[in-house]
This record gives sequence, structure tokens and C-alpha cells, in this order.
Amino acid sequence: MTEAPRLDRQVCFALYSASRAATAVYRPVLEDLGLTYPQYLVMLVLWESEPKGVKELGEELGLDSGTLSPLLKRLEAMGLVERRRSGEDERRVAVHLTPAGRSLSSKANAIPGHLAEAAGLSADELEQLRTTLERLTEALHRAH
Amino acid sequence: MTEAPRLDRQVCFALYSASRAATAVYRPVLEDLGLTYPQYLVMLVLWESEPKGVKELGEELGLDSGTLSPLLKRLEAMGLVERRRSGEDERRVAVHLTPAGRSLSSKANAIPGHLAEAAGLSADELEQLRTTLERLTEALHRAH
DNA sequence: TACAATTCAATTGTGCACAACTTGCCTAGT
DNA sequence: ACTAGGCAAGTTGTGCACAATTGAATTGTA
Repeated sequence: MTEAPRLDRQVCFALYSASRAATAVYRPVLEDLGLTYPQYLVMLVLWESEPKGVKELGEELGLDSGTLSPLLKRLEAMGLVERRRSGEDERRVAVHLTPAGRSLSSKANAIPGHLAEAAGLSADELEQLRTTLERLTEALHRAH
Repeated sequence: MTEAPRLDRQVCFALYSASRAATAVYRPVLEDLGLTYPQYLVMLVLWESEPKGVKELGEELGLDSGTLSPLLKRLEAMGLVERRRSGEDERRVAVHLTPAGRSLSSKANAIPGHLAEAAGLSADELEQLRTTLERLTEALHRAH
């Protein structure tokens, strides 16, 4: 007879807990910017390069239009982005930063430091954790 | 002038992605049992020891009554658990397994193997990842 | 050139997370 | 015994995730 799997042995639960704990650390910091964590992710992508289509954003973040459409609508309501139907291809929506959205980036620079500080791991360990997680995510996507 | 942080450097995003990828691998397997991942977590805890109060469940999983109350109501509607108001302390609700809930455990035994198989990491690497994540979660909770 | 298949974004519906609040119950201090 | 404080579970409201569907625009192809 096989034993029921134990909660405290599960990598998946460890991931789930760590992910929620990490966004919980980010939450009060992001609150100062008026952003949720997924909204912050979208802004990060746009600060690197814009405009971007909804689909491209989704590919970079692993989110679909069902998540992004309302999220972008909220960012637009906050005045951080603008959505314009593309001229060449009327199906596409280009997401642009507004000046307010662009200037928010400077206030966001200090954010990643907070996690590093709270993590209780060395920079090396964090770096190794990150690459292990990326390999894992890759493999899981292939399996899925 | 400081650079905006890059998405691909963020441990937090790596956690967020890996966690979603892992539950995505679990999803079709759990669907055979009719459970979502958080529901499965609650069942895991109960299979180890029951009955449990809502608060105890919440402490083990890091969830509050706002999440658990409706989740437990759904598990009860499926006939997997029963909620009984405690006699000694009328504030408490004891969550019991039904026979159906208990017998589901045997069907769930094979589940953790799926992740290990899809992970693309060795057993050692998975084990090390798990302990690193647990340390991280601990530290983040202290910071929060 | 028609028109079937595909693509993109949005919408609908379900189920978490989590903050803030409510309600009923218990307990400690007077 | 009375009551202030605290506690447990539930409720409300917002915002993700994600599956499934819709509708409009484009592309490929006979």
C-alpha cells in the first residue's frame, strides 16, 4: 500500500508558498506606486520596450488576453498606458506608455532590492535559484 | 542614473512563472479527481490528520478564512468533507473527511510523480530546490 | 476573387488570494 | 455577574489566472 503524499515533501507547494511570500513582500512597496504585482510586471516589460501588442506581452509574461485585457484597462484608467488599435492590422492593439507611465519607472528602481534584502539568501544563492527555476519552468512548459 | 530593473533578472518573476507552470502540470491530473490545486492541498493536509479547524488549515497552507471558507464549502458540496461546528467552542468549525474524501487519497498517490517526471531536474536538484525555497519562504515571512 | 481557416483581442464564467469588515462566541479582569 | 477585549469563521469587494467562446480582421488557397 502506498502512502498519501505529504504536503511538506512537495516541491510544488514550496513553489506556491515562496511565490506568494515574495509577492507579499513586494505588495506594500508596490502599493506606493499604486500597482499590483502583475501590473508591475506589465510595466517592467513596457519600460524595456514599447509599444507592445497584447499578444507579445502575453508571451513574455505567460499570460493570456483573458488576464491582460482587464489588467490593461485598469492601467489605462490609471493613466499609465494607452491602447491604440493598430492601423495596419485592425485586430491588434498597441499598448503605449503615457508620460506618467514612463516616469513611474524611476520610482520603481529600488524595488528589486527589497526582495534581495528580505530573502535571507546570498546573491549567489539567489542567482542559482533563479537559473534553476528558469530551467524548471522551461521543462514544465515542454511537458504541458 | 539607475536602470529600470529587467524582468529576466527577477527572482520573484522566476518564482511566479515556475509556480504557475507547476500547477499547470498538475491541473489535468487533478482534473481527473475533480480537484483544483488549492483544493488538493487542503485534502493533502486532511489525509495526514483530521479533523482540523479552519484556522489550523490556514496556518499550514498560509491561507486565510476568506480563501478557505468558500473553498471548503465547495469541497463539502462535492461530498469530500463535512464541516461541523465544534461542541466545546462554538466559534470553531471542525473539517472532517467523508468516506469519499478519505478514499480519494489512493487515487492521488501517483500525482507527485508527475511533477518529478516533468521537471527535468534530478531528484537531488529537486530536493535542494525545495529546501532553498523553504528557507526563502521562511525569511520572506519574517520580513513581512 | 471567393471563402475557409487562422489570428487577435475581448468577454464570460469559475475559482483562488487577500484586505477589510461583520457576527457570534469565549474569556479575563473587575 | 458583568463587560471589554479578543478570537474564529464567514462575508464582501477587488484583482488576478485560466478555460471557453465570440467577433472582427487578415491570410491562405482553391
